[in-house]
Amino acid sequence: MAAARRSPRLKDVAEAAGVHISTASRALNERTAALLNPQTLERVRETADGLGYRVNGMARALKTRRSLSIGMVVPDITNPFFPPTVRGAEDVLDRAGYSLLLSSTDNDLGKARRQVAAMLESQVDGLLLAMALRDDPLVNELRSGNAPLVLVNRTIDRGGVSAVVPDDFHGALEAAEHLYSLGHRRLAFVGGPLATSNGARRRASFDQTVARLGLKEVAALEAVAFDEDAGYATAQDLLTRHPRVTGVVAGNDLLAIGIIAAAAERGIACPQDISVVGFNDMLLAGRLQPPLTTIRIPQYDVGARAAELLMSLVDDPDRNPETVLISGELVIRGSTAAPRAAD
Amino acid sequence: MAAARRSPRLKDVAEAAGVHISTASRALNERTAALLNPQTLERVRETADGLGYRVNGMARALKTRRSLSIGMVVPDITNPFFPPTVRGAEDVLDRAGYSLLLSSTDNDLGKARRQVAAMLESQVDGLLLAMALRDDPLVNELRSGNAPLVLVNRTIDRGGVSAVVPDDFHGALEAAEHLYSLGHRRLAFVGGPLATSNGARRRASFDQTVARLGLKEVAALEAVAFDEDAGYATAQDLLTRHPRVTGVVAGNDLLAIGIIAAAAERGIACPQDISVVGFNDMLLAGRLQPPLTTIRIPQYDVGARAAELLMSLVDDPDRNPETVLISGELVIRGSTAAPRAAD
DNA sequence: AGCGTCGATGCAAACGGTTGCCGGCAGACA
DNA sequence: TGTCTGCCGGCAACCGTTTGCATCGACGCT
Repeated sequence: MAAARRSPRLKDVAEAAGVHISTASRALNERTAALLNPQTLERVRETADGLGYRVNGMARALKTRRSLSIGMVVPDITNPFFPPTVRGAEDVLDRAGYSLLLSSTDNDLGKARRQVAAMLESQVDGLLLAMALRDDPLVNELRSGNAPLVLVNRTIDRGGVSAVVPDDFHGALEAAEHLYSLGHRRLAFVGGPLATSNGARRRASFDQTVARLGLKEVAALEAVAFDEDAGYATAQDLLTRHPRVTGVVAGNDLLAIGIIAAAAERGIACPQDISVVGFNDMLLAGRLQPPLTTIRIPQYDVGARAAELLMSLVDDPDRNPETVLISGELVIRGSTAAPRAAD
Repeated sequence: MAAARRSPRLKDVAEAAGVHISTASRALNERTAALLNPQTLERVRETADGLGYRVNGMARALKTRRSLSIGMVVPDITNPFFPPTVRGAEDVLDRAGYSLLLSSTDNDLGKARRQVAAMLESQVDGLLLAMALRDDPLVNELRSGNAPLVLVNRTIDRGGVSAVVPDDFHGALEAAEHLYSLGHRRLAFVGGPLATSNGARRRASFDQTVARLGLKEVAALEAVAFDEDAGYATAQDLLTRHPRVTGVVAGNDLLAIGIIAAAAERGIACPQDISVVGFNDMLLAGRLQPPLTTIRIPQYDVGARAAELLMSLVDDPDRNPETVLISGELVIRGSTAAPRAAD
């Protein structure tokens, strides 16, 4: 039983093929292979295959200063918004020959800082951050650093850094107008934390839209997080203080679910008694009870575009920051309906 | 405007602190710090902080042969089963100081092979594979390699490699018995690919259970994948060939959703006309229409245990392979009910 | 005073590649 | 046959750390 010997190094390949180590290096490198005599090339490649040679990426990275890996940090991969986004990023990175280092921060700054530090230590060639606050200390530290950076899904208020985010403004506008056009006049907004760009922007858009429509009875609340529990808790508050509300636009789908649950618990049925529109159109949103009317954001594309942007930043670090808005569209399903006639 | 200079190296810190580079190295390393004079130690650490020094992980890894990263490959991070599993792994790895390299293979062997090769090149210290077939060429290649390996969620038939998988057998048994105890006598099984351990094991368990219960009218079909579309397609087939079936155990929750959709399309309502039990209890399973009765597998734990196992394998590569079964429990919700009285 | 001990630090050789530069050799040409 | 031209491939430095070993000064002891 041959003990699992240490894997062969370039030197071993070179010796076996009877060439100098530098020649072996060139043979195994797409870009430099052309410099070699075709026969030598072939010979080296064959012996490399025979030996099961595999380049040591760390050694290569050390020399070339390119790790071919990028780091992505999300609040929580378990939140249904992120898997498609991660997948989009993964796919374009993969095509570009890069690997993805992933981590979840739970919106904990300390944790995020540690994880990003670890990624930087492992010499990632760039960073995809999906956890930014509007005024984010970590992002501020990083923007002056030398790793290319692109923000995903959320951005910061002061620009100067590349980002790929949904068109929050237009989305929330469509949501509110949809409710209005169904006949709702007493609307509420239950959004995510105002400290995030999409919390704030969707809120601003809602406010502006209801003002434009001339609605008087409106309420706007801020949930502590973009999740079901926060939606539930905030809706309790809403329904107590504004029991006459008939339509609510939620900061995202998870909030919408929590809102619907809180309403149901009080005997307020969706969509009969209250209409709710979500945001994102996460996976399975159409299979829920009730199927969610929502603003569909192409989550995969968000990740993919962000990765593309990052790749171009890696190639040209002096490229100007750019923020791309991914637009969404209203998807009408079962969680919205006209208000009761009596209303 | 100071151009972003290259980040400081250990040498820079050493010079700034007036010590030799090796002393600086020892100062910055927990394990060797005790060797130094406390004052020197302090001085070095302060100058390192001042310079914003950050160790170059690649150089360190090259020397120490430990990258402190592990690779995880899943079929598709977009499949709701995986995010919690990935998260579980991530959390324990993070605590152990490791980073996670993630990739999705779409059950494509070539792609998986390339991705694993990339991970191995980047010198991961271990591999978490969640895409194994019962007889998997890639796993076979890898088991003889020198990277510790643990299979997640699915395992191979011939043992010899560590794995953390759900207790498929017990789960499917409980599902079938639940339907039986509700009064169903004409059961069907719509499972995932038999080439996977959980496809095959759940199927075997179903077969054995219905035999034990003495049921005659049973059917068992194999879907081409563990997803909604496959469930839908397979259910079409099932409902055509076995229209009298009243209860079906599905290979997982996504298949269950597809089955319910196919039934609904034919006017067969769940749970009134047909009962369906899923597997996994994925996120939001309880919020679907109808809320899914399912076998709950603690997906987070699967990933966490797998990561723990891998860590112990990294520490002691000669440790014996071990497979741990994570047990599930039946969660009764709205997709199952007694068959119609007339039945 | 000489010597052994010991704590603190310096020295230099790796780790496994990449790459600018240079030299050698073959073929062409006169 | 001597020189020039190119193509191939060797040489060696370097990427940034870690670490076994050597060194060195101080100190205690006889």
